Amino acid sequence: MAGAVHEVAETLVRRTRARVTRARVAVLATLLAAERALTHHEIERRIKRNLGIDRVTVYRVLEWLTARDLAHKISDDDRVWRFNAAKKEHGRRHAHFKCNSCGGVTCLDKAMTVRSVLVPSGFRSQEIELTVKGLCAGCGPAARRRSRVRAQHRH
Amino acid sequence: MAGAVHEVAETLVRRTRARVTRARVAVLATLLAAERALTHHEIERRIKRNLGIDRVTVYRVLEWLTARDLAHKISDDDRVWRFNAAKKEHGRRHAHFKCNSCGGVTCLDKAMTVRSVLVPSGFRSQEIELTVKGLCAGCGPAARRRSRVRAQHRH
DNA sequence: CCGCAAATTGCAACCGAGTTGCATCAAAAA
DNA sequence: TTTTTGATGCAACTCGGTTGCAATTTGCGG
Ligand SMILES: [Mn+2]
Ligand SMILES: [Mn+2]
Ligand SMILES: [Zn+2]
Ligand SMILES: [Zn+2]
Repeated sequence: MAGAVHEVAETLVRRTRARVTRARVAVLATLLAAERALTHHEIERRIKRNLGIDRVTVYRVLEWLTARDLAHKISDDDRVWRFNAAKKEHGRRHAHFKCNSCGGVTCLDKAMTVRSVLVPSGFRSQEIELTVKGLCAGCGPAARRRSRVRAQHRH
Repeated sequence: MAGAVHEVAETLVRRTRARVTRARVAVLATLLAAERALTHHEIERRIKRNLGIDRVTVYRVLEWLTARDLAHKISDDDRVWRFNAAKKEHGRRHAHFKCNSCGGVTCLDKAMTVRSVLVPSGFRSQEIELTVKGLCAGCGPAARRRSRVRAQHRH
């Protein structure tokens, strides 16, 4: 599990022909192991447990991974960047989901179908960014029902 | 012109039954007069020419206007909020256009037509946020052609 | 017009995410 | 192993935005 992602990460970094450093491998492995997009803080916390990598280095590694398309960064209105390992299943242009309750951000694999967003005359549209907001599986009504039942069982 | 927006702004603020202050009227008037969404800095610059209102006050007024739906704020991946007077022509949910060249943000009045963005099972979609990126009228190829001609004329 | 209470403002200090300069360190080429 | 070159650690910094609190305004009654 953890070891496997680590090796995958190392291979991916090595493939870029650039230097294979602990920091790069560790950050990429963390992203690969994550189910959702991670903030800088989440990444740092998960890494610092083992190695003592400086936060500036984490920032620089994230920037590097993004430039090499090994990761992509997602902007968010809470003014915090979130990062995701670039997996093949989500194509170049994909939408994102942001949970209104826990704040978690998830990539939506399926290509988004946006029909004709008309821009004013003279404007030229180049790309479309789309974010769906709502409740994730962990925060939705089903999950709340589950946790209510759990509470009843406890007594 | 400038005087007219000012009076409109004053009326709008008075309608809320809250206190009508110089700062509130000035900020709202600035937003009403603007053709595009303005950053805090742009607003402050345009106001400071006349009155000497503190930047913190501008922040608080913007927050207040937003809460009263007299303005709405737009998040942007440059980590800067932009504000727009809430005009009736752009409905409650509308898309935004961000120019990749000058960074300007414009509200897109027309309702956006997004068909079926499918979210993972267990997820519940509540709202959709859409940003079109590209070149605005002032930065597009037509505008560049115009400015090239202007340069030729100059010699 | 005057006095009062409550809301608003100005100021200074603060916050947190991200960046920069520079000396030191380590990957990999030689 | 030595050398070269790029990566890292650390401290200081930037910048948009926020907070606490005392001083000022606003709107209201009288
Ligand atoms: Mn994504
Ligand atoms: Mn808008
Ligand atoms: Zn959630
Ligand atoms: Zn432009």
